[in-house]
Amino acid sequence: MNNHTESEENYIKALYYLGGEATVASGALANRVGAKGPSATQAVRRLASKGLVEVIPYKGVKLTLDGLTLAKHILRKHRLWETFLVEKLGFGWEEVHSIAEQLEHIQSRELVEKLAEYLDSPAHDPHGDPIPQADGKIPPAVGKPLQQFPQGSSLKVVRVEDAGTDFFTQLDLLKISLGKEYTLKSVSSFDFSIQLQAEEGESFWLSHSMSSNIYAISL
Amino acid sequence: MNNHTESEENYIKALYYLGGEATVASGALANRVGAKGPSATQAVRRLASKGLVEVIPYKGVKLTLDGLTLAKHILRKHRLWETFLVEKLGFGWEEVHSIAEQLEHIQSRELVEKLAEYLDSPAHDPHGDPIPQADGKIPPAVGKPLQQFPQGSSLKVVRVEDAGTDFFTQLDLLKISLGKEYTLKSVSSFDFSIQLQAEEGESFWLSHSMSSNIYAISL
DNA sequence: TCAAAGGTTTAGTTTTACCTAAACTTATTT
DNA sequence: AAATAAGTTTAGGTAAAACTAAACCTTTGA
Repeated sequence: MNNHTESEENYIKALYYLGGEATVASGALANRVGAKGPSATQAVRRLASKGLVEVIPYKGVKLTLDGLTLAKHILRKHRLWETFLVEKLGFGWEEVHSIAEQLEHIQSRELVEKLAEYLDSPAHDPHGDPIPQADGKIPPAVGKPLQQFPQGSSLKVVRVEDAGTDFFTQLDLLKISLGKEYTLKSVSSFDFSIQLQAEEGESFWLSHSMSSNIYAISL
Repeated sequence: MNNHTESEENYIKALYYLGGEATVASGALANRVGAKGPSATQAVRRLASKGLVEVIPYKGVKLTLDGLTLAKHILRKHRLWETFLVEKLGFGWEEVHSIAEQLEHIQSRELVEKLAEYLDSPAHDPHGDPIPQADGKIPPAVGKPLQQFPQGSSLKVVRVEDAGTDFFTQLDLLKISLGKEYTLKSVSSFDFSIQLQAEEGESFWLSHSMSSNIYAISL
C-alpha cells in the first residue's frame, strides 16, 4: 500500500488540488495532469484498484481516505522542499515549483521528517501556503485578497497565489515579498485596481488580476 | 540529448561503476542493476541509439564520451546529496545511500550547483569518496587500505568503502569515523587481522575483511 | 421528447522496461 | 577437433502510461 509511481502520485495530487474530498470530472483531471481523457480514465482505474480513489463511471472520481492521506503527504513534501530551496539554497520563489515537483516524489519518511526539523517545522511555505503536518493536519490558510481591505487600512502581505512565472516576475519587479507592509491608499471603482503605499513613501498601482492573487492580514 | 529516464541513468551509472571507460559484459551489467540478462541487452540498445554507449554484440558495452560525462554528473549528484544528508540533516552514513539513489535523478543544473555551493563545494563525500566536479574533473581518491601500513605507523582514517549496512554498523560499534587517528600496533601473520590503538589508549582488533575496506593516510 | 453536442469510456497502438524460455555464440575441456 | 558449459541475444509475453479514433452516455436545446 505504500509504493506508488510518480504518475500515480501526480494524479492523486491533481485530484486533491481540484476537489479535495469532492468528486472531480475525469476531463478536468486529465487537463490538470497534462494528459488526454483516456489516459486519465485508465490511470484512475489503476488508482481504484489500489484503493486510493472511488470511481463512478461517467460521473466522476473521488479520493478515498487513503488517497487523501497520500495527497496531503505529497503536498507536505512539495512545500517542505520549496521552503528548503528558497530558505537554504537561495532560489527565487518563481523557480522552485518545477524542482519541487520532482523532489516531492522522493520516498523516505525519515528524510521528510529530518528535512522538516532542519527547517524548524515550518507551518507555511515561501508563498505563504500551509504545509500539511506529519499528522495530516493542515495549518489555517492566512490572509484575505487585497480587494477585501477597506481604503486606508494598514496591511501585511502574508501569501501569494502560485499564478505562474509572469506573476512572480511582476512581484519581484514591484519588490513585493512576504512580510512587507503597506497602506492601501485607494481603490479604483472603474477597474478595481489598487494603490499601495510602502513605508518608505513609494506608492504604486496594482491591477485587479495582480491584487486578487495577493493575500494580506490587517495590522 | 539531455533527457534520460531513471532506468537509463541507472544503467549508465552501473557501467561507470563496473568499468569506467572500459568494456563491460552485459551479464555483469544486468547483475549490477538488479535485472536479468535480456533486460540489460535491451536497455543497452536503447542507450546506444541515444549515443551514450557503444555495443559489440557478444563482446560487451562501453560508455561513449557523452555517456561518461553523464555518468560523472550522476555520481556528482549522488555524492553531493549524500553529503547533504549527513552534514546537514544528520543521517548516519549507512542510511544515506538508498535515499541518494533517488535524489541523484533530480534534473536541475541550477539545483546541483546551488547545492554544491551550500555545502562549500566539497571534494569528498561523507565516505571519503571523491565528488566529480562541475567541469568533470575528479579529485584524487585518498588513502591506502590499512594493510598497506607498516607496524607502528601513525595514521588517519580518510575513506571507507561502501561495503553494505553490516559493515557500517560494525564501524559505528567500533566508533571508527573519518578523521579519527590511530597507531597500527600489530598485524597478525596468521589471519592478517590488524590491531589499532586510539589516542585514548583503547586498542582493538580488526578482521582482514574489515580493514581492507578502511583507507587511511600516514601522519 | 428527441437529437445534436459535449464529455467519457472502450478499442487498439506505441514505448519503456521488465520477465521467461529458447536459440545462438564463445570459451573450455577432454 | 568436438562436445559441453557458460554467457548473450532473440522471441514472445506483461504491465504502466501515454496516444488517436470510435463508440458510448448525459445533458441540453429546439
